[in-house]
Amino acid sequence: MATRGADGSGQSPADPWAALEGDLVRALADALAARGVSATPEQVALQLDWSGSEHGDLAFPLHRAAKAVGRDPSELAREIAGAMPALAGLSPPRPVGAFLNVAAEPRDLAATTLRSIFERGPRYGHLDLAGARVCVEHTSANPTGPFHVGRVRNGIIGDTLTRVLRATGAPVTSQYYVDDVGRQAAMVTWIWSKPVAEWPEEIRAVLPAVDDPDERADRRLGRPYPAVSQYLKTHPEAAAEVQALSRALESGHPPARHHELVTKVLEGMLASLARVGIRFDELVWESRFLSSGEVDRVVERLAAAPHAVTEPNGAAAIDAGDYGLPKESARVIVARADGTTLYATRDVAYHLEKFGRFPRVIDVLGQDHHLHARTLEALLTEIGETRRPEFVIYQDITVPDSGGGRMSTRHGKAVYLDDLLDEAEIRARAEILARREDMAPDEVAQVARTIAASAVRYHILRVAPDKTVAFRWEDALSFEGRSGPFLQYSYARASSILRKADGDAGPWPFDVDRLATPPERALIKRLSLLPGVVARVARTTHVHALAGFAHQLAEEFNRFYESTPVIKAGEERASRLALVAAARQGLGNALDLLGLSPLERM
RNA sequence: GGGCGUGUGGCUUAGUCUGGAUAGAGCACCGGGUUCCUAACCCGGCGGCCGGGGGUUCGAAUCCCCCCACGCCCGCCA
Repeated sequence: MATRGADGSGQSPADPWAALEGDLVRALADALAARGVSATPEQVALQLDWSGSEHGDLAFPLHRAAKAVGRDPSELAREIAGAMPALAGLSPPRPVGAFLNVAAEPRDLAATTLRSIFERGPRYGHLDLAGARVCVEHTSANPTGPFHVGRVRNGIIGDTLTRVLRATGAPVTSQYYVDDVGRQAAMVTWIWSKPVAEWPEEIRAVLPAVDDPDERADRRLGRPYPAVSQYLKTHPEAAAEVQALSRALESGHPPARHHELVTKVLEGMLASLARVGIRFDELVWESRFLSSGEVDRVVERLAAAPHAVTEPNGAAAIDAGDYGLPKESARVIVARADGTTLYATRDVAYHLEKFGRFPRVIDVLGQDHHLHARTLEALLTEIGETRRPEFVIYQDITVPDSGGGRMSTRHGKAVYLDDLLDEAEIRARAEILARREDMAPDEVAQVARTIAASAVRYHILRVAPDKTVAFRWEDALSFEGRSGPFLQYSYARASSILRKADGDAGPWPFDVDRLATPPERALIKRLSLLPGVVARVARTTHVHALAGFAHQLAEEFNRFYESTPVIKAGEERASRLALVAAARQGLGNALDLLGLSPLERM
């Protein structure tokens, strides 16, 4: 039963397992019902074990069902196995102990999976679900200077989540909320509004001996920021100037150079993020909510809220004691006595706008913003808003070499994204030159850049968001094992085979009977799971799971590669080439979803 | 003090939400593999009372309670 590759009927399922799972789950639910166990197909699906073992691809434990009807689980398993109808594409259920094991018919799975990949191409792994509009807000760092790695974790999680949600078919808008009116932005404008000669000595000391006007703006203009931050703590008159500047920004009267400065710094920061593939659909300027009057309306609504109070000095606040906030934070200040507002108040205005445009709103926040998230929720409740953002909270990146603690520019404990990438690039270049002496210099440079980006991005992406990451240079710069370059290497190997296959561009007709070795079947199985993983990651927002899956896929490909000749194969050649093409597509799609760049050669 | 999070082999970690059949990986270490499609790879080995104690359950890394350790947050900054 030879099965042709591309040019099929065009009706391949997005997920090769969808029909198999549906049939199995319904049959199991029926079989259970016939024996007095009521279970919906959904409940059965929830108990299905996808981990796979020597017994099969899917397992269903019967302990619970057996207990419900007071029977022996093994016996029930045997009985149901005997009573199940034959299901297309699946082996007959096999009882092992209290488990019912089912395997996909390998030839059918291969045919379905390869057809789906060839028909869908770059969209394999995408789901076509056409979900509701989603807004993913992430990064939103103050425009005060270059990104350190800790801050970039936000962007890497947010950008990957954006890609994955988009792959489910939902229209996704990514937003960077730019605070151009806060105290932090005011500090940058404050110092650069003065001629350098008039800067306080301790701030001027951080400038380089020779100013380089071509240096990227976030570095050049952001350089004095940590020193300014320190200086203001001990110089109240300077702090008062910044406070006055902050008021001017809020009232819509920024100094002449303010917007230019913020924009330049931000552009530099965005250029830095772009090095690891992070980009935004929209920049949302905080000042917009002030000038539009929306912040004023929020202040008015909060003044009329159930727990509105006025502080002794005239500040407007919300007594949030009922919201479970820590004692010291129970009073949420909405507006100072002089009428200026605070971050949380303005954030309410921003979120109201988001709710108006998007049915689903996701905020990616560092764990230090956890309390802010709860405050925001409290304020939304106070104005009678029932919609909520979904918060994706991630933990810090710490710097053990600097005595521990979270990465922070102000505390001088930061590893900058650019420095890390630069070092990664140097090392990548050395690796390339050591093995590809024929590669042209500009390709070497390009490939080194790409490898560096993938190493850094993957290194941060691979860890679960609620795990604190201790930054170590050697780990972040690894190109082996569980790393981005490993994924790219697998892709490059696949590309290399196809390139050398007589210049044959495919598509290769495949015969599933010629893809029967264990490494081939394992690779196909892994490829078939990509859509399901995308669906799960979109649901859980656990983007690190996709990173783990991509590594398994690459591992499976490498095992196949090492064990199975392709170009020199005999009658299996065309089928194996088809599998290589499919693996390359699957790997490439996984790389795209992770925000990593596939490489034809490296 | 209160809150949030974490604790799995020497190191980094998956699995924990939704309890299941011998807890998966990577690094390091030891031993193999390249006349052949890229060895940034593959194969094998070593190494785990899943922080501690109690409980629930046919079954606990996973659920509940207590304790310990570590990180972070608790500002009229953002």
